[in-house]
Amino acid sequence: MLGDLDDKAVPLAERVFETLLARIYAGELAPGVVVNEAALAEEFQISRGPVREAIRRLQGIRLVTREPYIRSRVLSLSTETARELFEMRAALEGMACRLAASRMTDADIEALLVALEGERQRASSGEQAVDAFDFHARLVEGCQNTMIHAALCGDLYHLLRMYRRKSGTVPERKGVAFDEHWQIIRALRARDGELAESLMRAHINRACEHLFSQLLQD
Amino acid sequence: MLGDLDDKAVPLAERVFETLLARIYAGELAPGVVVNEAALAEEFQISRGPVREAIRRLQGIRLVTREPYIRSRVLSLSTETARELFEMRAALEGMACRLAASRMTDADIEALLVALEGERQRASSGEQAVDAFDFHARLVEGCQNTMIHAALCGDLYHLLRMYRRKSGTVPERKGVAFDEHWQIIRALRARDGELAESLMRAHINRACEHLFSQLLQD
DNA sequence: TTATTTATAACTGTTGACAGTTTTTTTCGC
DNA sequence: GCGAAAAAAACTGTCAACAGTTATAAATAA
Repeated sequence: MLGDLDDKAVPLAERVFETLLARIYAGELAPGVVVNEAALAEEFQISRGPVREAIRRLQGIRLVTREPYIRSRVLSLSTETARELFEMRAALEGMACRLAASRMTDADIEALLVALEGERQRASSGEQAVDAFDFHARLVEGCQNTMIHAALCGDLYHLLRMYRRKSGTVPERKGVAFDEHWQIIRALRARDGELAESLMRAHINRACEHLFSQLLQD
Repeated sequence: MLGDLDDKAVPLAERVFETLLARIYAGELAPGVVVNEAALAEEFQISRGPVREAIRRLQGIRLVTREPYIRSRVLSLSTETARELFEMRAALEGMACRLAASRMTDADIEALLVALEGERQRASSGEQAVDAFDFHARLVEGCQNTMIHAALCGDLYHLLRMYRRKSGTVPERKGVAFDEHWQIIRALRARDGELAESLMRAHINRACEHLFSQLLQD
């Protein structure tokens, strides 16, 4: 139940954190549900300490709300928060793109292009395959800024996944996304950071609008 | 020693967190110094639990390093990290500016202008007064994005303060900063988000270069 | 002396019990 | 019944002791 590695070296709190994160992703811990220290401790057959610590980490990355003495709950997703999330992504991924345009090596860019082409073929041949985030992740790595990378692939990505889950599985925007990704790569090859940034922003804005159209169907 | 409020309602961990943060700011807990749970617990005359929790929060916002079973240390400041910090600020404050240009009310903008003018006069009349961050903080509030606000005024600001401390007290860039701030406000009044964003980015870049010139004197 | 091994000390991880606060249930008056 | 006050339950905050790991000091051999 708890990632039954006997790795004594991996603290319990760490494993509990991963487990709870997975449950939130899986929807078992749905938005708004209370997170109970004692109950989880008993379920995992451990003391409350590590559980408490894991919950505090979740609170740290804003996936769980908190006020002293008040039961914690999994973050409930408002459209307002979604708007903020996408604005922040636009800012950070846009900058990441701009920086990547001057910092990625030619080889890195070619590799990205090859990976994108491979994914397009896999998608058209029916395989569901990995989701499109891989493109974004590789781009963000290319910007050589570990703070921006940590923010986007950490906190913000956790949130994004929750919204994706809420609005049903990844919908049919793949074809369009491929084109937009392709355009961004072209800007990178031209070493045009300005253009790459604005393309990425536009790309994210469209993804945002798409998510909203899904969300508002409820 | 521990913010001697008898507020039973404020958990110990919270107060310890604030205290440690203040010590890091004050330089008592200098970069690279080990943070010892047991020693702090004894000093504060409390058990290790709350201290541990506070340290974990500091680790969460990257002010303290961590690996299992290895003593934690206050983050040591590299010029590399400083570069990343300013790149991230440029991305987020730039976007905040752009959003603020369309979201702040006329009254908000006028109030900001008045505050800036007041600060200019106070500065010229000799008072050291509050530091220039107030301008940035009010602008970020104006963007109506609590996530961006939390990032800039939380984690990133903590880091920025550590670097400011390292490079000595705020040096003589005030005059220039006023002009740059003034220009940004003009862009806001014109509701020109594009311009406001690029002005803010330039402003931050100059501040970055200035900090570097201070840092490299060592 | 210097390097390596062994033993000691110091620190982090974990636990179970107790104290304080909040939420829920029960009781009481109307 | 219905709403307010009181009691009980459930949960979070705090503590002190123990277990496991890492760092430091002592001891040994070259």
